[in-house]
Amino acid sequence: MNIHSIETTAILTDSGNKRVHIIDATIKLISEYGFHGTPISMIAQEAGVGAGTIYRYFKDKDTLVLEIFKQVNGDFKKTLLHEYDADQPIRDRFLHLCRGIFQYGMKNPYEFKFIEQFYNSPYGTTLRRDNIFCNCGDTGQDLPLEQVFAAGQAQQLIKELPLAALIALAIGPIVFLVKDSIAGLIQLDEATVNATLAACWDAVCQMPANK
Amino acid sequence: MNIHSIETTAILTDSGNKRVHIIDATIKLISEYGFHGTPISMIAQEAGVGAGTIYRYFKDKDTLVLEIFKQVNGDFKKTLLHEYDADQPIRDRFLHLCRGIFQYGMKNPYEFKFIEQFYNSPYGTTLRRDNIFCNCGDTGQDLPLEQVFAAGQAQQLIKELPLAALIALAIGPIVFLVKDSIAGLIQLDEATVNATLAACWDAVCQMPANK
DNA sequence: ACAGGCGGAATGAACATTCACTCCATAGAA
DNA sequence: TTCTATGGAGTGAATGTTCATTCCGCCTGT
Repeated sequence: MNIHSIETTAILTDSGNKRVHIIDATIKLISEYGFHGTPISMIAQEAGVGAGTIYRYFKDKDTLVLEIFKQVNGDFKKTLLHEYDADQPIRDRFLHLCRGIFQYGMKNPYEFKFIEQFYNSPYGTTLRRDNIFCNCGDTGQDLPLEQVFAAGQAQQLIKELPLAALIALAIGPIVFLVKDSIAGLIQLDEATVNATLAACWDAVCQMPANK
Repeated sequence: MNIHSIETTAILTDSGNKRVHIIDATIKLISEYGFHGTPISMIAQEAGVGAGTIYRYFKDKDTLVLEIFKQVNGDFKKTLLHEYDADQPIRDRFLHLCRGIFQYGMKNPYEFKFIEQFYNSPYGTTLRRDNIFCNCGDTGQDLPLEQVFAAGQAQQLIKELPLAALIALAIGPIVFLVKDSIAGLIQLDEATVNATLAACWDAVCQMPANK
């Protein structure tokens, strides 16, 4: 019975893992080859399951990817808010969020590239457009970065630029750098990262005396 | 004979256009749907030619895309150097190049996204890695942005950051903004563009008194 | 014994590439 | 000038492959 219960647990665990394996494999492969570039058969092999098994967990390939996106994107946003303190000064909040994006990308390269891929796909673009024009987004608010910028502009700390431009100045370099780092094109030490994040602040900051 | 020569010219012209039509269609469709997302049949239809005709001009799909990339990427670099004056001050050169990238993207959205797609594909990543590790690139030097940064650092005008970080700070926001603009997510007026480019300078600039 | 999860062969659709054919401008014969 | 032969561009149906999805036995836990 002892052995038996262990076996049962192991099996249940493994059974529960099957879905996870499929998801992990999908994230990894799609982040590298894109949606149309990764066949179900490849996902099945990477996950160590039969192709048919995938359809026990997900209706079809589209659903698989969409569900994964929702989950990963949600986790990502949650991660960003970890230890985030809305009472800190603007600059600290800004750096905390930017660093969060960077660290998430470095720790979760597949998820990071997966999100990127999705946002740049026709589906992702449509989703973003809908979120902007009718603000009835299912996930609610967007990045708290918006709030930081709004508060910063009220204090005349942040440049008077459209929100989209500020976001581009803050996130653009980070995405760029993380992608190059993931691709193995560069190697970043912590000092460089800190200096680069500070430079992002310089970009959005109003005052010359910004340190 | 008059009529005859006109006909001949027209035919030659149209024949010459066929290759161009194929290339244009490929850029447009791949920029939107990606390599694996655009079948040859779709390219043929968009180009107004038979599917077989494409293979009269290009060996296969890979070759088609690779040749287009070389051409488009070359045109892009050439465009950047248009009216570029290496004797101008560092900041002016920096802004000229950044503005060039931005304007190219706005004028050639399909080409811009096509280049992006390519660089983010496994093939493009490999190509960039090879270009970095053995500097025997076929196209020779990279963006003159590198030279601007090197010269700027010598004058203590530019932050002491690795080249990759500086490039990310300069180009990241522009790529980000152009993509959003192409997707119709934002509308940019010239004042905003100028202010954003100036902000990119703030990011890479050493001195607080940067204007 | 049996219900249900599972793998992977089976299926039909979609794809990249090929090929046999059409069409037409030109060259040369009459 | 007119007729005909020729070659090469252009086509799209045919081919073989790969894909997403389905289906059917097997195997395992109960």
